[in-house]
Amino acid sequence: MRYTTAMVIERLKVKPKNFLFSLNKTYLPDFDPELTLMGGQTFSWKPLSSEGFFLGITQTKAIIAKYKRPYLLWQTFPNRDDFKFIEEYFRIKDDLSKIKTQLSQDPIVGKAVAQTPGLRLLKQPFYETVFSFLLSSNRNIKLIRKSVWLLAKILGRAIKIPGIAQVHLFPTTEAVASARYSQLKEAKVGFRAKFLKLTARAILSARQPTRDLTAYPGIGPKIADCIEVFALGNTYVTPVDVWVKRLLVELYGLPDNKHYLFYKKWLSNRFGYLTAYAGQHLYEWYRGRSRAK
DNA sequence: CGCCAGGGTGACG
DNA sequence: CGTCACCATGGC
Repeated sequence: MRYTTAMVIERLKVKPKNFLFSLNKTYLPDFDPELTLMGGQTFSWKPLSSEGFFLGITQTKAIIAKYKRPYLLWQTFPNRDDFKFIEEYFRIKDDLSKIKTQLSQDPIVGKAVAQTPGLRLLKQPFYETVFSFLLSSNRNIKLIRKSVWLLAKILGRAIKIPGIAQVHLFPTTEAVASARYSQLKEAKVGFRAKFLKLTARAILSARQPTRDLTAYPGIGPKIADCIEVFALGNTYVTPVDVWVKRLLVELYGLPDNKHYLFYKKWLSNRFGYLTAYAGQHLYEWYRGRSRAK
């Protein structure tokens, strides 16, 4: 994917009171942390305090983030100031206003993007995205997030963030592979426990990464697309879950008795390289709207 | 109580 | 190829 718009990325330092570490300050004109971090694309974030701070975990680091328009305030742990990671994770170079302008050629997506300002796509590390979405089958977001944080507490390495209680990182692939079933059950993952262990072992024993993600136990076409978009950065596809299918039937008049590939191809044909952004805005808008009723 | 959730698998015809 | 019961769990 190419970006032709000149991007401005500032790196400044601020130090809020009551914090024992400094924050980096990166120019990011369009970002809503609640929509982006507490929605359906990551389950590894949670609100940290009443002051708008969020805590995120990956297999290797924890992130503190807050949005103060037009800046993203952030810090990484235990290795500080990892700008390369932040730039990739938040897709800082994506020009959201330009993307939204192009997407608004479709009136329905136009309505969606108008009502989900600041929703960005993330590009998350691969393996934790695999495990996160292994937990997603036939469950709602609240429960997925609950299991992720329980897994971290039970299996994840603890690190200390100055001034904040210790934080457990997302479990490593090795930790998932060698976890006891009692530990996985404690994390409320249900029947997905065996998929977690089998997939973790398959990852560790593979000589090279598998191209076909559905080869992993517990990963079918939908979860594979989640990983394609949210970890691999493929913007030409978008996952079709029950909500997306529902809105395609209701708002676009598509038949409701087709298979997964039908809806996926329809979206890709219509939205091209912006399919992932279109799908994510439609999803969060439609889900939020239905939930509010 | 019954239904639903960012589904996948395996058995059966 | 298409259909369908089943999987485990909490929230509503």
